[in-house]
Amino acid sequence: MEVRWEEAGARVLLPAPLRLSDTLMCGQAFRWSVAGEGEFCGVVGQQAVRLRQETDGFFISPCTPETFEGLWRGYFDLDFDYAACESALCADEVMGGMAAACRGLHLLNQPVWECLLSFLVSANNNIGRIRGSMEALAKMSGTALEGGVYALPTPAQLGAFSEAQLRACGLGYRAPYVQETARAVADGFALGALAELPYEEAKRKLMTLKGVGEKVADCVLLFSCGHREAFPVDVWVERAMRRVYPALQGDRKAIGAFARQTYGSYAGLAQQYLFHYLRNLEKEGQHA
DNA sequence: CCGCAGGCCTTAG
DNA sequence: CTAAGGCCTGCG
Repeated sequence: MEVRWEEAGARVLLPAPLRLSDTLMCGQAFRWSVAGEGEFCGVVGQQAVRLRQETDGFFISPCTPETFEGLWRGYFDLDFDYAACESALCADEVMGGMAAACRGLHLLNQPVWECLLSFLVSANNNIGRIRGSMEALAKMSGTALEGGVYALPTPAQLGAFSEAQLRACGLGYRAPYVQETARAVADGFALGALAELPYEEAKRKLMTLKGVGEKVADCVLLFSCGHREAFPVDVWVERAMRRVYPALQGDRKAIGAFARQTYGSYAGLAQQYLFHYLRNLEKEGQHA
């Protein structure tokens, strides 16, 4: 990897492709939007940035060496060996093809609070509404950034809002979950420690929060705590797994256990590939 | 009008 | 412990 510093930002050159569109729009983060052909804008933490897809990497602006090292390098998972992952998954007849088809799709390592908030809101919800709620929450927090966008509320800010205010952001019956969990985090629930705990322990701890079940916990562990063996099983992944492993028995919990056993620390990426494959690539194939 | 959308919580058996 | 219901709300 090589970073070339320019006036407006940074040009990041990568040994293997990073497909921004698949990575940003596949439902692991909800604050990115398309800003033109191969261009995206979004907010992560206190940073509002634009990205441009390039054949050998991407361009990001604004970006300083400090924010690159402190945030973006990890966020875009730039140090992970995706080639090694692909060859490992090739040992499995089903996953090998999917990994190759999804080449360039990266996991994002997101700030843990905004990831938790996103997936609390995501429960039994659709992407359009999730995005709308996140924007409304950010606006309500009032922390303005460059370009007329807003940072998400902190746990303390969010916990101070009334349930009615939260419902006005479209949270529906999730409003009390969000409020209660925000207050727990503001009161010292150690989100940052989850990355240091073993996967099972971190998951149990997360699930003590209101509104956090198995699926939401696995999303948080995978997308912001570096627990790559987490395998969130939603309706789509369940559907995909049953299709590609017709002999697979049991409920969602059993499917998750099977995936961790089969793919090990690559389970989380396998889940991304399954999800993306079923929702996007297969559709494209049908249209062709 | 009805069922679902990237589930979770509560209650009943 | 497992299995149903109910739940905000917009869209097909």
